[in-house]
Amino acid sequence: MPKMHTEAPGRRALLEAAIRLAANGRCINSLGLRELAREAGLNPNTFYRHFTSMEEMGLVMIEECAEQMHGPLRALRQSVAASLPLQPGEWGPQQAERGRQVSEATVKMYFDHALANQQVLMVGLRELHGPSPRLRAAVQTIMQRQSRELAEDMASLGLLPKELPAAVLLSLASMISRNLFYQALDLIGAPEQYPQLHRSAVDQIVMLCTGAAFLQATGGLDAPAGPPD
Amino acid sequence: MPKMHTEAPGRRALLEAAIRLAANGRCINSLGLRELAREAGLNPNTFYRHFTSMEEMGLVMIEECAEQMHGPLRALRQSVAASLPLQPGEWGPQQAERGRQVSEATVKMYFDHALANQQVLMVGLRELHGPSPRLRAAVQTIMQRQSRELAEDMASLGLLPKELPAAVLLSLASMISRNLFYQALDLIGAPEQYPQLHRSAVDQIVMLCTGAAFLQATGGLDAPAGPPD
DNA sequence: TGTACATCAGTGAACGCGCGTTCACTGATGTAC
DNA sequence: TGTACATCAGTGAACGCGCGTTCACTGATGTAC
Repeated sequence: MPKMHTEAPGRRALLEAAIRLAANGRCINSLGLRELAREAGLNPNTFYRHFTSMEEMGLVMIEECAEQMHGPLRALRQSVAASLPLQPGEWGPQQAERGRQVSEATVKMYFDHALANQQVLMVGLRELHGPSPRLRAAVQTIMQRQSRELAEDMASLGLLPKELPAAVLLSLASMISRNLFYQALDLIGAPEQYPQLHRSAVDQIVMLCTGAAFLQATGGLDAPAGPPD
Repeated sequence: MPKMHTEAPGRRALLEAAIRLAANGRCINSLGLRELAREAGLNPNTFYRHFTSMEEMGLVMIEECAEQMHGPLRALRQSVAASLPLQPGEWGPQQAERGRQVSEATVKMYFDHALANQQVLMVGLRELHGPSPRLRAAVQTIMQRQSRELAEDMASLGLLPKELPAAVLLSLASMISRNLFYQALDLIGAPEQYPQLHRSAVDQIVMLCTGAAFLQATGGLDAPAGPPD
């Protein structure tokens, strides 16, 4: 039985130690190599066996975190879609009500997932605005993918009028996904406020979608005079 | 002519050096004392003449930044209000159109101010999610005040139905001010996208307000069954 | 008005320490013949 | 199947360096009498 490609335990230990430290308010490249090795229970030198720099390790870490967040979220979102199937017809009050149900389920799912993966979320946040351009770009790419997929889901679930311009849909989706992210962080900071935060997040989503649908219907989205250039 | 209370130049130099360093992607308590003194062109020792720790200096810095952002923003917002005076009557289409105008002016003002005070904004961002609880709390307090004042302005400008519950108004205002903040950061990262970002920010605000007004009018805000507790 | 003293911002040298990095080594696992 | 060799994860000692902090000092400004 060949041992094919098992990961070195030291490497895992280092990555996990890094998550532990980064989750407690540190950004990755402010971690000390010796500090990290101490946390992992390894010789400082072992780091060099697996990574050439903190930044390289950060990229690996972000990649792993993204994987860890992305799969489950997408799966859960599809299960929400399955439990609340699309009804045919024009956008109208019953679609709006269904939108609220979808929002409630999605926000709940997102919040629960965030509570169960606090450390990963914190790391993402830290690096999203951290000092390393490469890590920042990596996290931004992940969040953009998140927004794009949310936009696709919102479209395919029929939560908005079909005539809504794609650009507006994407702007909507990125606002929603950004807000979900930051409200999930609020939640992590104050878990006892789960009901209020959930309610407020759902309200916001419903307002955004309702407003978009209303403006679309009344032509309010094309109102302002063309851009100066 | 007594010399009353002129600030020591070294103290100023340190604070300004700290802003310069922090704006470039560093969070305050990851700054080195010697590094800071070097940037300020001073002896490392001078730090101790004015501050007892980095965190203490961070608090002073945040206090100053808040002052620097807050006054001008409030003044500008009032000038917007003055140039677009309140019209009497129920909330309706003409209020909505006026809402868009106010949003456009406010977003423009906010974005311009952000571009002119990039460093201050970056420092705020960094500490808002940084490792020091005291600095985090300080920035959070400032942002809450910002949200509260925005809510007051939105109410007194009549941008929303008067019947809208205060809690919803505040939730709306905090979502808007948070989004303005983060979109201003996007803008700093990509100033050439000013028109798109401006457009998208205004759309989002208009959608939120329209949705809130619509849901208020149709009773959609009280819909979901009462909270379990 | 002059003199003596206190306060205060800033300097420069020195300390001990933890850091990142390098080097030479070990022992286990995989591979060639 | 056995033997020799290569690879690789991990160790431990040692290096030079920049760090935070302390101490004793300077010179300017403010204050008491």
